[in-house]
Amino acid sequence: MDNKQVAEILEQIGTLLDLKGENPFKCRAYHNASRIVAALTTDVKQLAETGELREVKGIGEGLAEKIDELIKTGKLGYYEELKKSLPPGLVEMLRVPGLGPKRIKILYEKLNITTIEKLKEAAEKKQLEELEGFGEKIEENILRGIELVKKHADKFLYPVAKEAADRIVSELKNLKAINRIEVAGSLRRRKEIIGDIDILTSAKSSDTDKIMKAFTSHPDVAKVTATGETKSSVVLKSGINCDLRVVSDDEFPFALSYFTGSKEHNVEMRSISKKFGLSLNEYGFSELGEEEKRGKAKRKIKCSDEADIFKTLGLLYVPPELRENMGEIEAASQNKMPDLIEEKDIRGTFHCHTNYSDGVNTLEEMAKTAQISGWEYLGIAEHSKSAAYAGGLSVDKLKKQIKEIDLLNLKFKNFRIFKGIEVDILTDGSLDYDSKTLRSFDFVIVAIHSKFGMSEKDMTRRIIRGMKNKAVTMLAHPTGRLLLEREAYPVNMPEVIKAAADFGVTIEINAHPLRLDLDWRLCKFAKGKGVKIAINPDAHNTKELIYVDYGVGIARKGWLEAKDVINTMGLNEMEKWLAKR
DNA sequence: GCCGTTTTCGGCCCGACTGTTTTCAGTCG
Repeated sequence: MDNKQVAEILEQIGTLLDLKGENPFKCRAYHNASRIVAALTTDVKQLAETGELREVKGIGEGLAEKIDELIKTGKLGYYEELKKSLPPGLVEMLRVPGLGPKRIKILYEKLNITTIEKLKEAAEKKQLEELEGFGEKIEENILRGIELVKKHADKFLYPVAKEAADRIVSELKNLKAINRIEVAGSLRRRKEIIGDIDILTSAKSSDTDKIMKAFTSHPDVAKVTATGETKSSVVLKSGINCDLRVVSDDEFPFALSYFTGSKEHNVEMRSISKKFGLSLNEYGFSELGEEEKRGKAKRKIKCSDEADIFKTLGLLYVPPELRENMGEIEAASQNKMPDLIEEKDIRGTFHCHTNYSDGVNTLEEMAKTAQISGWEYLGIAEHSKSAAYAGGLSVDKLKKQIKEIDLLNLKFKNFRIFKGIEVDILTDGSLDYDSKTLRSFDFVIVAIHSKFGMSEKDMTRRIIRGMKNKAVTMLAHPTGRLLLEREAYPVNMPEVIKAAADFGVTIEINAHPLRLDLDWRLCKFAKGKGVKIAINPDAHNTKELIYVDYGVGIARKGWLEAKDVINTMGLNEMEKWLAKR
């Protein structure tokens, strides 16, 4: 049982207690503990064995005992009992926006509603509005919420799918029978939202059995939905569908290209092939017309990797992120492929939270992890005072942090922590600190965290007004498109980008694991207007610093090169750039 | 259930919004 699994169970317990109407602070203790365990950098098993678990802040006697039991026996009696006491569908109902534990409890007790399906039925029959505390509007909102949940039921955020895929691939890689293995599909193209995971391997046909068995018996597998000679499908415990395909090594590049997609890109590739007198599919190239003429005796063109396939068609290699039929094939044929930014180009990042606000790790821990990543700097940007739910900083607390950063910076060599803030743009467009306070930072990020229901016009005006302040360096989570399970705020993006260009404000793309605030089209647009992009993981613990790779993926999809991205500047350049502002 | 201490019990994040009520409860960020 690893940290992730322990955290998952603690989270479940917290949720079940919520639904039972337990003491909210007790519920929160479990939710907190889950977050803490998930963010631990040491193995929870090791902490349990040495008895150090109790020393972790947020884990006391009771929780430590339960975690001990989980690790020793793989089970927890308390959790099993709790699960038995409530219908399993109640937890799922929490995903409906507008429904929390209290209302679900009422629905269950008064109308015996135990699933989303039953909820929908009852709402359509207008049974909910009869209940005390419910009304017509809430009923309508619930129905709308159910639609939203259904729409995104089988979608997952990139980092979630990536981690799940990595766990399977790293296990399968140990098999000698496997020749080549790659993740394909939208995950390889680093789309923001992933439907399912496609894994492709090559092996001798006599070995496929062994590979399929290893795949379907992986500990993360919850259900096997299909097993065949060349393809098996499973549902992972996280709910993500995962397919494994085994092909011959000759077919591998073609299959990889085919299953990476996108569909639109593949269509274009096949149409180009035709111009070369070739037919392209997931097994290989064949010469057009050969089939009719000589039946099976058609001549195949060998390609050892994907680059060979492109080369055969007179194209440069197209990175997976660009394969959307959005001009990449034209660029590849004209020798005009951009020199895309890579993870190794990143010299540092901004917008990181510590335990001063709603982050988990200390300043020092965050800085250390950045140094291990080979970065030259790290920008800290806590929440401002209005964001009380996230532990927004009072001016006094700010001063304390600034002092601590100064002390740490004295100790560092060739590394620096930049002092920043993620300041709220209030509803009227003013910022959450006065200008004098804002000027004391190296950089200032502005963001929206409240009143998402404003009209597009008002929201756009609010953001632009927020960016106008001379101290502002960056705009965070700017895209207002549909998020998973929730509607994002409406905003006129072209207007905002134009204003950013006028004010010299950088636009951030980030990869908060719980939100999806980025859009690669935004990158392209910003690039066109000469606005720089910052790739910020919006990390709340040391582990999330790696989400910078997600941002890089989005930047690549937006055709960004190193010069378009501020995080590629070295320490000296960055110091000068920030000082100029 | 945790933490801290004024050490064994009281406080734990809070303000806005929505929709329900007619002063408040639930949800959200």
